[in-house]
Amino acid sequence: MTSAAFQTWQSVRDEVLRRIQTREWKPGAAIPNEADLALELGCARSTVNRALRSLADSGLLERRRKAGTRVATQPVAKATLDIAVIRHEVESRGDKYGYQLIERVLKLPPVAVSGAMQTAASAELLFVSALHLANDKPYALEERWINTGLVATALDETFGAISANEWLLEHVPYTHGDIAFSASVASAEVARRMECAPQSALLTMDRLTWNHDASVTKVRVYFRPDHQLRTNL
Amino acid sequence: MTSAAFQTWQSVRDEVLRRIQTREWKPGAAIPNEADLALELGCARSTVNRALRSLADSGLLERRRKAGTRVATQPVAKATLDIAVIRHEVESRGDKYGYQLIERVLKLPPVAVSGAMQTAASAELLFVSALHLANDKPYALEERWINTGLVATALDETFGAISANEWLLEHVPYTHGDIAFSASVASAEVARRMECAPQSALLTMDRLTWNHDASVTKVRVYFRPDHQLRTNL
DNA sequence: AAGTGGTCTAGACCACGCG
DNA sequence: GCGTGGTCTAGACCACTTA
Repeated sequence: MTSAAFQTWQSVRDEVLRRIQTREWKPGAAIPNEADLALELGCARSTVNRALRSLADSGLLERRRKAGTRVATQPVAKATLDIAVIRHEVESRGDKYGYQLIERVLKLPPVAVSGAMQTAASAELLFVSALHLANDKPYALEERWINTGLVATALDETFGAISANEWLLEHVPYTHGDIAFSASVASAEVARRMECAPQSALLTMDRLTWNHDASVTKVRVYFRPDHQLRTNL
Repeated sequence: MTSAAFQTWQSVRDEVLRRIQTREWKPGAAIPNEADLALELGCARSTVNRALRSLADSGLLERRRKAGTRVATQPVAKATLDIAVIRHEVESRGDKYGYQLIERVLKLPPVAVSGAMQTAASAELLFVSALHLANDKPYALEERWINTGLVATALDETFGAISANEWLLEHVPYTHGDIAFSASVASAEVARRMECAPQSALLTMDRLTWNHDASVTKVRVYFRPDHQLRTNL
């Protein structure tokens, strides 16, 4: 019988984690309910609840009312990616950040874009393309469409000094968004901008941002060839 | 003055979210402390705490003792990726899963591998390469090294029917791991296995898994050309 | 020194979902 | 029906950090 010494939810979490990792509690097996665990560990049930909830959030436990709590058999790893403003991403590596506007034009988008953004096919959108630099070398190329129907004030902005990314974050609220990462082959144009070999494989991020039912912006970012997206378990 | 009707932490969270999104509370501005908010919303402080903690976890608020709580200016988006067992990934799309062992051999790893896994350069490791299929078409190619110093029982396993991924999850505990995503160009060999054009850009996952200080396994997974890693904000 | 968030407690009620 | 997790409450003490 274990007793006392488990007065914080973190220590309870660690103890449960230990029992899972040592296979004292095996994958798929049920563990004691919250009340019993609290009694055994000598703390309040809410402390146990907080600990178990934290482990369930990270996918190591499966909890269901009445059915109880079980050790996950095939833990779906929850890898959390921090998607920061690119300037911060560069600066946090200790590199010097640079920014170059390539193009800024109001024009009719391809139907794939107006479709995804659910804007009228006849509506012009603001297209902004820009290069992000790390230590004066290309770091990422961004191609962005802005829904001027929703963000009319963007028309007054040149985006010559501040990236559209940061300007939007500061001035336009959003409620949700989708992100997709993929690999794409550098076109001649992209390779020229990124100063890499044509046909290079580039990690690519597509991001679509919404404010309730209206799209705010759609952006595609090509990262330089060696770029990695890192996280841990 | 708002009163009552905020009896759940989710409703408090939504109300705070609303005030942030409507810019009633602007980026960078301080918001009331927990006690005051609880009073205004007519609930207990712990309910407010739970709500604000949840928003801080997702990066929308910044909290510091004594300094109080502020609306984040450049919210670092926390995108959570679910890294599931590949079989589940395929099946959850409604596709038929298939598995083919390509190679299974005990051999000396390249120094890059023994270095990353921190095994002796002279130590042989178990190399397993296998193909995951969706509807009989190549979905992902996996190249894996297993630290047989730690997982000796892997030597008894053929991996002919069950993927090393699932076998390891079931039989070998791990404490933590690193994941990196990148884009890579398909070599002739990889392209042949994946039945795609050589020089295709493939989304690639590198994963290194540890049990305390000892490495368990290192795996590289090449996904088929159109593969996307999706999540939302 | 003092204000703020972080947490614990004991007790309570409730919603869900097995059996 | 009823056991389990999910949550709320009121009060308390503490840790951290800034003023």
